[in-house]
Amino acid sequence: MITIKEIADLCGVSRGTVDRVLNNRGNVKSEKKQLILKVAKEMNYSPNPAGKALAARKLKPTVAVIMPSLGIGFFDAVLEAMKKAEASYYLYGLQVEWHITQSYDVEVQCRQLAELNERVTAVILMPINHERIGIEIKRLTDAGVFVLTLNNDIENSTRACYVGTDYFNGGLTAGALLQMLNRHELNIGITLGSLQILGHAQRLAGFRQSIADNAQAKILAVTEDQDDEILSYEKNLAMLRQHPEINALFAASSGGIYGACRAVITCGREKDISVIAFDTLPTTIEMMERGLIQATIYQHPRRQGQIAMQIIFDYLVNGKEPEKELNLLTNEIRIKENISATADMI
Amino acid sequence: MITIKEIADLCGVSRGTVDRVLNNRGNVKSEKKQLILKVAKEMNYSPNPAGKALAARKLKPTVAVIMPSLGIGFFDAVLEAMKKAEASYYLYGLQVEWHITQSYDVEVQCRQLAELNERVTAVILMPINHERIGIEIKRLTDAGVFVLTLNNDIENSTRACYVGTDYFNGGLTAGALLQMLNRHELNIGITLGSLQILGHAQRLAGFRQSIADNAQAKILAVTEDQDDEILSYEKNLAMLRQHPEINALFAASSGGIYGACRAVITCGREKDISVIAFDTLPTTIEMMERGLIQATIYQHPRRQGQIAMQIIFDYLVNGKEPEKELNLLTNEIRIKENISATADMI
DNA sequence: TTGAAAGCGGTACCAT
DNA sequence: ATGGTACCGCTTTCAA
Repeated sequence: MITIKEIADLCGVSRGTVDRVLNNRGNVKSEKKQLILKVAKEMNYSPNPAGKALAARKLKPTVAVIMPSLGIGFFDAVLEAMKKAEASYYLYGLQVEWHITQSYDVEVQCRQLAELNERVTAVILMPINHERIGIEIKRLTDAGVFVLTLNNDIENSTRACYVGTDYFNGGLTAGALLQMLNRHELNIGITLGSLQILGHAQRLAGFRQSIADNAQAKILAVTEDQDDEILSYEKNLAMLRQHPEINALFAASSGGIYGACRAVITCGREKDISVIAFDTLPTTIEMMERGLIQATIYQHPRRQGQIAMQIIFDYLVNGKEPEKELNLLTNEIRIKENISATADMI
Repeated sequence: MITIKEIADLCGVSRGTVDRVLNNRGNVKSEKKQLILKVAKEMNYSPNPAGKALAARKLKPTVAVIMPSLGIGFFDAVLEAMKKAEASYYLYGLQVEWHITQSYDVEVQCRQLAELNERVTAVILMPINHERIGIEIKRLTDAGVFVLTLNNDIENSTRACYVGTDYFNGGLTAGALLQMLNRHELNIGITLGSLQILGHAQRLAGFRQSIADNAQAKILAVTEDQDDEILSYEKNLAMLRQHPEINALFAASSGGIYGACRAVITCGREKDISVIAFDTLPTTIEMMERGLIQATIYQHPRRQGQIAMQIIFDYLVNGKEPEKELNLLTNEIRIKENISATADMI
């Protein structure tokens, strides 16, 4: 555990000079610089995060959280974990600006990114997958802002890192599980939020791959429910009536699972349709207890929020670069026996 | 974000006095004490962890890790995560003393606990469930040492907290899953490490409960394999030969799963026996790819190690009491599609 | 180009 | 019983 002071002593210079070299602030004679760098490397210097954190207070490090997800159950859990992290990081002087909106609207998100307070040095963003958002991200990163995408990524952007799940794998896992649980002919109906949402499209692709080699399984219809329970209810009702031979439902939506289940019940098909869903909203758990949903894919919502905040904290307060660009959480399988809401609080 | 200095100014005393009050070091006149406590409460004072961490360096906070688990695959992952945490906490001056042994021996563990360096202020312990260990823990906690039990708990002890899984629920989940995946008559063989290990006994109890209401399912034999692959191979071979009607295997052992699978293969029963296992050792994954193991229960080994170290760090370095006494991780279900070793590194 | 010093929040020790 | 001060490691500012 070598410190800046020790390096300074070893090199016969002052702490200020060492600091200037290690943080590339210039104004140091080249030979001193080389010596300092050499010693620092040899001694395996790594700054003490506590010292950094204490000094960082004066800079009022600020992160903006931008999420177009107000009221969607899954994201409420993500947000809750982030708020909890905020409280503990508050003691270090980390400031959080919340921009939580309901609209999944490119225009709105562009404006949010464009109008950021200039004290903001980091952004946690659930991005809309659109070229214009990519341009705004580029502008921010060029200005030195640390941008982290959460839950959904955006293609070809300059963001520093991503925290979320592998959606393709989520679909693949759900599909494999559906077939393991139902070893008979499968006539599948699918409901998902929107194919415009990158993650949902990837889920569908993963699911398709999982049934590709199974001659007994086929997809009869795909419904887009816009993550809206009421719309989901209506559209799934229509789908089930149009395809009475459906005996399995892949509910890959973020906000339309309950509506889809209610549609199954309304049709009187509760006993002969198997449902695989995503996430563990209270209504989803209710439908699992009832036996309608066989299993659900858990995506660690709280952990997603927690990891995102921690990466920002480490970067802004402790001056630590993120270890990985892609922080992918595992898609877990939950049945009613291992839903365990309390354990997920960790 | 009020500080000690600000409280001191508000109360017209020095920082030292405030510090004495807030940390119960005595030697403060009662009226001043009351005033300081009142102001601290009103201003919602909470110490800055960075300041604490910086000051804690001088005390050389030291934790001892005692685990009788050398060479058991599952615990290697726990240890690996702890070593990684050690590296990052090292920068704060946290010292870790490792006591990793192979013997699951009460005598050895008692001696390890009795002979701890007196600079050790915290212990992470994978305890043997024996009265004598409880007595040693009591002695340590009385002396002010923070004791955390990891992966297995010990009954009626004075340890500060536990990090691990709910074994009963693990058995329950495994049992429910086995029945969901195999909707026919189930003649079940069970292999587990030892009924002397609290967790394994609890797993079995959970499993029994899961099949209690299923007239089609019954347990034909329970084998204790001592978490040893070779012994497991031999004993499972004997079990399978004695009970040729076994068509499902509950492999609840920590170190005998591969041996049990090999026994199934040797018997030529690979096609007609379904196996549910625990953890994701390389050999277990191999048997999943092969189709012999249908699913496995994942117990977050890395996360267990990580959380244990973090609780110790927060306590010793940041002076933060643990939030919860029981830190239970969820039993996750993994099939070959969502094994994803890389994601679990987070 | 460089050094010296103050300050971030908390703790510990010495002097009174 | 209380205040003052030095120190933990790092950053920043000011003076030279």
